[in-house]
Amino acid sequence: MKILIGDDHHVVRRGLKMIIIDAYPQAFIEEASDGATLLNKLNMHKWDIIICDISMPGRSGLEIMQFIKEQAPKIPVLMLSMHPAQHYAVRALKAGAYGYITKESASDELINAIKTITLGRKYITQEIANLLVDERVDISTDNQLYKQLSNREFDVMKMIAEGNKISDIAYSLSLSINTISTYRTRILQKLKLDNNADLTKYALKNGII
Amino acid sequence: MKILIGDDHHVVRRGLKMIIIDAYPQAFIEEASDGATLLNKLNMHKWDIIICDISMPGRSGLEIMQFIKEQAPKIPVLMLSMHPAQHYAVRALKAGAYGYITKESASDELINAIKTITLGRKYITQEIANLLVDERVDISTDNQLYKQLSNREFDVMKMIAEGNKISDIAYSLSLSINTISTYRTRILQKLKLDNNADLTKYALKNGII
DNA sequence: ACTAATTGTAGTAATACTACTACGTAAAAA
DNA sequence: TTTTTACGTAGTAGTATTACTACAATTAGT
Repeated sequence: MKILIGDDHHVVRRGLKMIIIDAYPQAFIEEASDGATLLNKLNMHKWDIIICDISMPGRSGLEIMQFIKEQAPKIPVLMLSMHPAQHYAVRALKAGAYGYITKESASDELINAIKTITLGRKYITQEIANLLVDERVDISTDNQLYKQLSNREFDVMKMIAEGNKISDIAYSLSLSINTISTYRTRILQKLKLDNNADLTKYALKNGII
Repeated sequence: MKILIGDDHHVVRRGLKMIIIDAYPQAFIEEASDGATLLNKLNMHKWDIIICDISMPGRSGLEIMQFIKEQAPKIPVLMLSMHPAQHYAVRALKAGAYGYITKESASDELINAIKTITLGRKYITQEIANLLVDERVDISTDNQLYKQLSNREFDVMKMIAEGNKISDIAYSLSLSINTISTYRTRILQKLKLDNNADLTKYALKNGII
């Protein structure tokens, strides 16, 4: 069993390694502490699985996913995250990951995921399965979700992201507060975000504000 | 050597344990996956050191620090953090921690810190030493206004910036909604900002979230 | 051309948030 | 050692936001 681990936290790499070795005593494990290193090591061996943190410095786990998909489409990737499932899980799976677990997960779950994935199946927890069902409308994989917004929605999105109050936006567009609120709901839905802070981050990240 | 580890991530605990056991084969190590558990185990043994994540669910690392200081003032605490030194380090040390290292740190550094601390000295990296010096000289240059926030305010600021609802924050800290709202007002005032979106931008810009 | 989905728009009722005010305690300044 | 300022904490009452629901007008899909 050949496993490549990518995580910027030494302690985490160490923990993963130990858990894996307990289950697969003769596993060959290689580590990478950042995206570039990981990508470099991609073709070094025939990895059975890559276990990769979703948020590494430099490029994001999703970008790395993409890259792996291009360079070595056959190697399955198990995404690890600090964040409670939600938000990222769906993205990760859409981007082609074979599984998504959080760092809170117990050893058992990790090993389970590895087993499942190396058998060629995807490892989906119940929780994530539900998320997938909920959001099953599968839209373009890239992060330009905002292109789906209507013009009105886009304008409102910008205003909210900048910190304008719903009521002020309503006033300045001569619309009902409820209308703006509805837009907001739809925007959040389309962008798969949860709250205004996310909206601000999103807009900042995508150069919208 | 008796060591108590507090971290909500199983993998991290595992990693820490392994690193420590390599260096101290007969160390007695106990784990806690959240603040309450850690506090419970506080008087279970005469710990030589407590290694504790700064951001555990429920109460923050700083609160835990405080509590430990009250219950068992003699046990030194080494704070672990995901975040690059800057923001928390000074706070943690001020709150009485004996050292502060990030999870990126190599094994060596961890062991070093443990050695230094169990000898009764504080473990201060060069980087943090510099911060401490800076602190004194330069109490509030504009974009470090956040240093004027109290610990409570800082925690709340982060939570708001991340998009948590006031009411949820209140609930998770077991405080009144009004209290959190007051904090928010003071935070905004101190940072000279106008609304939550600004807060998110500010926190992002200053690497706080 | 017909149907299904999307968009623009609000009302209502339930929640959430904010401004202001207040007060004890701890810390710092005089 | 007073006095002042900062901090932690809430109550009240007024505002703002949200979740739902609804419906007509487009637009897109077939």
